[in-house]
Amino acid sequence: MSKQNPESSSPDELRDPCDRRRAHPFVTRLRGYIDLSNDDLDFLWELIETEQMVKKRTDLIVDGDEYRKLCFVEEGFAARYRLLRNGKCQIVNFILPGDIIGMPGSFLDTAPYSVAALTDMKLQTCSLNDFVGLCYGRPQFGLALSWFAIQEVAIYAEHIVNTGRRTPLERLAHLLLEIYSRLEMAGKASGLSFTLPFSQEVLSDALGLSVPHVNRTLGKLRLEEFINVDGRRVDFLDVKALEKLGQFQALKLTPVPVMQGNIGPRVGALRG
Amino acid sequence: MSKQNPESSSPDELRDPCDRRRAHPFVTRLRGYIDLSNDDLDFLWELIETEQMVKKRTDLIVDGDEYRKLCFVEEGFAARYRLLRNGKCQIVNFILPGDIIGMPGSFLDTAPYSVAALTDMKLQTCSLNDFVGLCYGRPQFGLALSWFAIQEVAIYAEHIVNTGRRTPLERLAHLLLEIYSRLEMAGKASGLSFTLPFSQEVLSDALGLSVPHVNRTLGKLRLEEFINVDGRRVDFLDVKALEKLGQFQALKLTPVPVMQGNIGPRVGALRG
DNA sequence: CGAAATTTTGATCACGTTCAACTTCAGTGG
DNA sequence: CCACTGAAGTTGAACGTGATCAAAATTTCG
Repeated sequence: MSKQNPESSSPDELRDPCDRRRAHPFVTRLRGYIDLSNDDLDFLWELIETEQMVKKRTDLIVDGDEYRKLCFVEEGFAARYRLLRNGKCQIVNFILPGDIIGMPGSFLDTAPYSVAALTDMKLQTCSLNDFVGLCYGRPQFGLALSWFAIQEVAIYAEHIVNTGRRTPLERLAHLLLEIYSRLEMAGKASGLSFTLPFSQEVLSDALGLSVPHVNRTLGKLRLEEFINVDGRRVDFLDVKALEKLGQFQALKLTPVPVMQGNIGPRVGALRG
Repeated sequence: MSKQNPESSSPDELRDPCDRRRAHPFVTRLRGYIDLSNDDLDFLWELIETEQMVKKRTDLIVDGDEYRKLCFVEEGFAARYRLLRNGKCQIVNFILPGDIIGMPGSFLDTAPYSVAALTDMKLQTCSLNDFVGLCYGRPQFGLALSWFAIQEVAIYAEHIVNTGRRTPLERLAHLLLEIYSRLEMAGKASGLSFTLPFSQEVLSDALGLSVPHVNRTLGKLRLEEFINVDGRRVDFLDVKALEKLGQFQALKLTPVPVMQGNIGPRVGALRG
């Protein structure tokens, strides 16, 4: 805790608001699969209605809410979860820098999951309506949204495999690798270590295990020298072995196809 | 098996190819949340490169393939699954009429899941490239794709809750309701009964349970008169109770916002 | 009709839960 | 500076659920 975080590029270096925007993890992510001009980005940023700092433990969405916003995470962790009748809790996904809060909640009549901040966070919010307006005017954003959503699908699918058929050891290995890999994609991790800024209880609710068992499993991962844990910092000692154990494969999205010329030939009559 | 299926509208009634196209379950689904003109639909159908009948047990996608198509299901069931190292199998989602095979596989460098036909199927296929072209020309399709993908996210999320924290009885109840509800959305089910055209082994791989346990659980659901099972036909005897047991809530997508006038006002300069 | 797949039932066992106690640590106030 | 507090991490013992293995019954299909 005393040493600085190597993964979070210190915000002071980016005083120019344009630079900061272009280094936003959400933008970093989108640019991984679609080419967005600075002009495009300006239009995107024009939609932002509020920029806010939010304290740890804040409820951002409550299961049952009607919510119609897209909220881009610049910094911090959150969890999307469902509280069951019997008091149990299942975390469906961790929300990291570059993710969108309000996905899928804003697209349904009523949000099916709650979202809570696990750490202090920094967020930019726009209305779903405005974003859709942008998609009509600049179709690349509709495609970007599709690609983004499909990445979510792939991540969620992996969680199903995790909770459905993987052993606790494999599950944990997979989850740690997934989080690291996603942080990396958003430009928020490097080296082979990162910070898990939450308790083992949270981990257990993500993995569908009990807290003691997560603890023991984490112990085994340490004992067998796959990882090192120091406070809330995790180091990968043998990534290859860990990836094999967790059957982990990093997600690689194909780029959104670029249409040469104006618009694809088969589409023809664009407007009336 | 001797009686006719009430849910599948007999294809003979729709001889006119235009009518048949407009009654395609994929179209039915899209029209649930976005307004598509017949003109739009014509453009969509122009993209279709092949229409095929496929036999039960066919492998449609194999984990690791490079696949770049969108394949719309008109009839039949398939399963998207992952085979694990130890021989276990997790079905991540059932693919029903109105679904897209190639989601998420076509959007990744390499398909992360296999897809196999569980029954004979009828499919229409277009290339991802062409579809993206259509999205550039008619942004409503990009939005439709986003909405579609987000519906997948919501379905997958529910599967995570299922395998992570629900008891086997709750899981099974939830899955049955989900399948019924999705068939209904595609216009392929009504009344309170439907056909599950696959074995209990398939069910077990979807639920993350063993075959004997699925069998016993199914027995309990029958014994306690939640459902009736006759061959592969399932009847809901008490939907309310079943929904409470499985904590099931039907998905309701919000309609894609309609932009009044030409294009949303804030977007301004449409073409540089 | 025979072969294979599927469903059903039973017995045993292991894994992970549950519950409980104890430790460690960070933060806070005396 | 130390005592107190509460949260989080750790460990242990007992229990129960669902897996596993095996076999029988039933259905499906060639």
